[in-house]
Amino acid sequence: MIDPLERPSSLVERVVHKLQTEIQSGVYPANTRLPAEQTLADNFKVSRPVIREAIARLKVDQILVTRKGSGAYVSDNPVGNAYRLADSSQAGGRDINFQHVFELRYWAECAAAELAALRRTPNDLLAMRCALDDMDRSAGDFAAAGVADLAFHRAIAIATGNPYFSGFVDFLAHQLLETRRLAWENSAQRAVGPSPAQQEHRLILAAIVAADPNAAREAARAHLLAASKRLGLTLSFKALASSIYPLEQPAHGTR
Amino acid sequence: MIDPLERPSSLVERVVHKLQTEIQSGVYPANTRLPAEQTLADNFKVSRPVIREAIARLKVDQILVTRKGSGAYVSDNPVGNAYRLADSSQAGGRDINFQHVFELRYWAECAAAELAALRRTPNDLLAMRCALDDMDRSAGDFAAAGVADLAFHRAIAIATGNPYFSGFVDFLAHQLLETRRLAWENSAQRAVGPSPAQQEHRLILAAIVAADPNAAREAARAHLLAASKRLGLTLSFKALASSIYPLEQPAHGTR
DNA sequence: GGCTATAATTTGTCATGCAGCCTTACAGAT
DNA sequence: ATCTGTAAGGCTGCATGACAAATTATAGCC
Repeated sequence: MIDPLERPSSLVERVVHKLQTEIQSGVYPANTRLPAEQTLADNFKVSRPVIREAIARLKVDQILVTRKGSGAYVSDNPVGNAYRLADSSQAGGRDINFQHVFELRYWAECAAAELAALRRTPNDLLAMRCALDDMDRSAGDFAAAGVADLAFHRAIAIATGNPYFSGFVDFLAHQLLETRRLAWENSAQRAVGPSPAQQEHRLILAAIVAADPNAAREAARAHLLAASKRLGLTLSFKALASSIYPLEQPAHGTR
Repeated sequence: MIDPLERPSSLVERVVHKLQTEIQSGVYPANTRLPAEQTLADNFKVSRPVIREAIARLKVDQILVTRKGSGAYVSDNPVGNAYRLADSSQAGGRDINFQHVFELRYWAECAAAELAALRRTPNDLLAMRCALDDMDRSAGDFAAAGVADLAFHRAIAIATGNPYFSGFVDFLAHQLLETRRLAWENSAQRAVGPSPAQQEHRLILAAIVAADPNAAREAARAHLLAASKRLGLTLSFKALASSIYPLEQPAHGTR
């Protein structure tokens, strides 16, 4: 699974990296034209297809935009069009910090549960119930259970009525699944009998059915904290969790 | 600003779209090899460079991974490596829903403020104060004020200690700035004298200095709701805002 | 001066070739 | 019979060259 061999980065990757740094360092300011492909090819001592592919990669994230017959222009959006956890185009592409990503997912899922409790439609509730039933049915089949788990969380995210929200939650879930597939499956295997996650799931669903955003958030919070423990994470949520709702009136007008 | 001309999508875009749909529809399952570039070129009746560039685009998001001498393989992660608001490679590339994105940012910034109150370092506080001072100094210069505003929010995000969190907040802020630059500037121009946003900023900073996560969240919430009104958004936050802290004990054990 | 037509520049696409790497199959050795 | 080393073929990465299409600059004309 792990490739211990540090492969020499390809020509295209090196050109992409160099162009990116030159753009960010202000060599090519926003809304200016890049040199022609042939010129760049001569400067970098590579062929034009290499330059073309490098520019094509930058175009995907809209860091560059090209117009036929005119040239390649630097977008005025420095961060580009895409959000990534690990920049794969980067040399080395440092592996992602699982705990930090899980923390992000923690916030996203809590907020999604809260929003879902406010906006869920009957169809959304149906989808959640179906996912939970599927999870019950697939006891023993860890792969199927994982799919059902994903479907449940996705149903909640969709119930927010905000496609960007659901897309982001889905994105994070898949990224976590990808990077720690083994740990995930192990945690599922360790859970025999009626999964403890299932009970937590039903609490979330009940809160969403009741249209109680506060309870939904709390249930999602409990579920994700428990899940993090099952995954063997030592999250610094303890201080956080104890201070989310310190049961004191939020100071609205005070300064 | 708007191009009413529905331009014929380039060859590469069409190939990318077709490959994506074929991958998602299961024609090429995960972890299987794609046909050789020459074969694909013959099938699509295009040249090999077009196929190469299409594959290169899919490689950016790690939907495909290629091994020299072996071929292009479908990744087992269907959603890929990147989160996007609008899929620019998609035909048409429907424009993004500003309100929905702002809602996502609303949640992210509130969570960031809460986390920042828990983890901020003296350096983080210094950065926030510098940004606010810059904003004070640049009264009248709307561009500079916008930069300072971004810097303040970024400082909060960095203070979370979670690089993914700060990256995401930054990403959303830039996306919103990009799609509604005009509206943003208008709202800044409308605000004469001591900006109302600045007072809201100082409330957030005070809460973070006091290490009070609850107050920080509330201050961020108030700021973003006010900002949305300044931008002329009719967000459905009203129901949300009134129910975040309904002042009732969250029903923990109930079902 | 303003408008038009032409020329130069640049990207998009195509075709071809070769080197390096990977896979597979086969022959030989144990 | 199984294992090992080698050779052949296939594939991608990269290079070269060329042409079409679109834009931009330029020169000329009214």
